Amino acid sequence: AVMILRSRFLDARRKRRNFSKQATEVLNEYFYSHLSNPYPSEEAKEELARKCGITVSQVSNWFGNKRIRYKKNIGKFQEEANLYAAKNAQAVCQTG
Amino acid sequence: MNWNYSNQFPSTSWTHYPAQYDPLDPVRPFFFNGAIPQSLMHHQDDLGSCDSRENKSDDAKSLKIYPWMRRMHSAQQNQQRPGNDNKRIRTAYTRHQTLELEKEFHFNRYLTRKRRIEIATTLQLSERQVKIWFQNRRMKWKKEHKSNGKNAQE
DNA sequence: ACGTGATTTATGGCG
DNA sequence: GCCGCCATAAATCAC
Repeated sequence: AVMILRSRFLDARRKRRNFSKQATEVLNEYFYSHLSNPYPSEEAKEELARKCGITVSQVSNWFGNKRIRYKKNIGKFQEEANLYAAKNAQAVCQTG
Repeated sequence: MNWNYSNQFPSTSWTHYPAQYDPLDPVRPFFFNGAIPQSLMHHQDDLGSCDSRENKSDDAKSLKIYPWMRRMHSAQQNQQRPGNDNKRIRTAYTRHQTLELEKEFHFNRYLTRKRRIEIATTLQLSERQVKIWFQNRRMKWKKEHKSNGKNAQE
């Protein structure tokens, strides 16, 4: 009984912290450069997790939240989308 | 509320879509409940070939509506009345229900058919709900114990 | 108040 | 055929 109460009141939501700006940057870059299908494979999740310094679970949470919130209000994310689109185009120009 | 945009769609300010087009239901979140407005189908032709397994950064243009953006499994009971939006209902189990389920899970992580019926009856849940609760609980347990299988918590 | 990361109900595919 | 695992959707919680 004690542990149930503990799980109810001491779950991870209590000590939530935002991800670092760089981590969010990396995740957004992936999201917007795969906007047609923003479902990273397990390996891609692992790599993103490494790059961001978070767990694979957290990467999954992030993409789940991002997808649902993006499609719930596409307009709200247009500015962000254009930003990362431009960023990505720049990267493409450099490599190509 | 049916979201048919078969006719016109303001291409100039479509970012403010919800406030203008859904005054009866401001909470109703999704833009595209299955149908993609014609005015927004810029490049729907290459949807099938966009695989994203091979090609990185295939689509940096944005402003396209892809299939994953459609709404899935909404509550489809009554979609006639305007007051009854088809927002999916997610019942929050009561403390008592959760407590009992948790107790049972502690006893054993898998349920026999008989036990499932008993629990469903006493907790006023469907068999399906009980089954799914246990499935989700198993997943949670797995997640909690995946990295530290040895370190006990209690 | 709102943004955001995490958790809780619920679905569907596949084995 | 049902049942469990799994990834995920959608709603909601909690900071």
